[in-house]
Amino acid sequence: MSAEVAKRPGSMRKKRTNDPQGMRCRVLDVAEDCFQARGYHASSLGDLMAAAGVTGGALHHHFPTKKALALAVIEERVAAAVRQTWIEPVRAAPSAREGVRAVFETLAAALEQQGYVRGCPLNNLAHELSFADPDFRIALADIFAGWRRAIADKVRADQEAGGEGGTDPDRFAALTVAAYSGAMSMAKTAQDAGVLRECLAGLERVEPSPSQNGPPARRRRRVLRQQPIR
Amino acid sequence: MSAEVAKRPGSMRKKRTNDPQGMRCRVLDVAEDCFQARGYHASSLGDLMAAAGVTGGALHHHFPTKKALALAVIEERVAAAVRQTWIEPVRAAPSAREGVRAVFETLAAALEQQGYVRGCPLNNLAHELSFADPDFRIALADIFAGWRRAIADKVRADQEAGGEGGTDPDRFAALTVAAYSGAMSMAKTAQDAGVLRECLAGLERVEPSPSQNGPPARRRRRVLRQQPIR
DNA sequence: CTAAAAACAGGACGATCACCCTGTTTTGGA
DNA sequence: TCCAAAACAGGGTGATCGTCCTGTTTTTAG
Repeated sequence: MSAEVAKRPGSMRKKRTNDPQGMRCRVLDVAEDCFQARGYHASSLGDLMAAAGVTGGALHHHFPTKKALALAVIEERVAAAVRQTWIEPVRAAPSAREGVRAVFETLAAALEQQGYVRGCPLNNLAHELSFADPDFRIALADIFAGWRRAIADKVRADQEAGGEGGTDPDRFAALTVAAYSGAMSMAKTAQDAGVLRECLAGLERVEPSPSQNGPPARRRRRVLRQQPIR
Repeated sequence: MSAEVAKRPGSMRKKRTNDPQGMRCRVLDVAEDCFQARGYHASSLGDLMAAAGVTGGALHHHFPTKKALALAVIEERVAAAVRQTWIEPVRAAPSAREGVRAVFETLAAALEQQGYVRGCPLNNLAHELSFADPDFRIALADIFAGWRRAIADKVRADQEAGGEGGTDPDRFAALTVAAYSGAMSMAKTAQDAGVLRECLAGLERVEPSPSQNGPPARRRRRVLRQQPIR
């Protein structure tokens, strides 16, 4: 592929500067990228070493096995990606629904101008690794759980602040994460981000809640439509 | 794993009975199972040969390459699984919404008593293969498209029959497929099918449409219940 | 300054893996 | 009946992969 990627400029011959953090980070960068693009099993350590400009010895020093490397990618990079792409924007949004909408639209727009769809980092690895290996599975499940919890907590916060009617927080969170994950799966397979917008449109019509809510409201006033049974 | 799987009883030594269809089917069975459980790249042809009781020559005769085998699994088995699990039940249901609900509940119940969650066959392969290889991608995208089309067509049929208000058929189909795919992804990662029920509950609150909506059953007798369109 | 530990280099090794090739047996049509 | 093609058997091969091992260089602690 691209000839020289890194290798540190190191002016002249000889002399080496140890930079364990930097090297570890470079390996993680390349591994994250390669695992997303080709998958875990289809990425060889030789590819990664070449792409990162790292020798076998160095790689083995920081990550004893390929599995350890992937686990680090999941726990450090994938978890961070979900946090930064989903959790923080939703927390910062004026409401859960608005946050979800903003994330969907931001992502869709980014993918459309990117020209290709690589899929959701979490789901990509989850599908390939979660059933075969318990360690991978648990690490990935934790990320899913944190993602859902963040959305559900936001709904609860909205409710305590007066907004958002009887929406079940956990149910809304599960559906949101599922809809996004599935939409990304389709977008990746079709190489078209349009389905993200379709799913968002559908999501926004979920249980518009008995209280406020602009144009698409009205009705929903019957007698006792939903018992507090939950 | 399990010692002897097949190998044809063949009473005594000598004598062979050619059964190209049967052998092809056995290979496909094993490949489908193995690809779902371990993934494409993690399944070696040696594993498949041993599990199916097939020699290298026979395997190579029916499927020249591993990719050809996977393509056959996708086009014949995965497509059939989606047809049988989703498309036919939804078509046969009294309405799109009821069909979707029935499929979700059937699947959730089956997974719960199965004890483990292997994930959606289509999504499993789509995540691992669709971005890296165009041939795989197109084959998988076609299945997704057929799945969505079947649901959308059912909604349209409901509308022409008088039921189902202003629900956008394509939007509803996209959200349904996405929610199911994503829910299965989470269920597989958490090894818990409960999230399927949560997502179904959320899905059923999508755009209940300006017309009817109440206890989920009853009704459906109106004037022209089901046109002979079939 | 010195010694030990950490960081890195680079090659070797055994184990697969997917594919191919050369035979042998079975089958169906002429 | 005969023969060509299909169906199947089974071993071989080159490539590749993940891991490990032996050195060398840099950093750090005392």
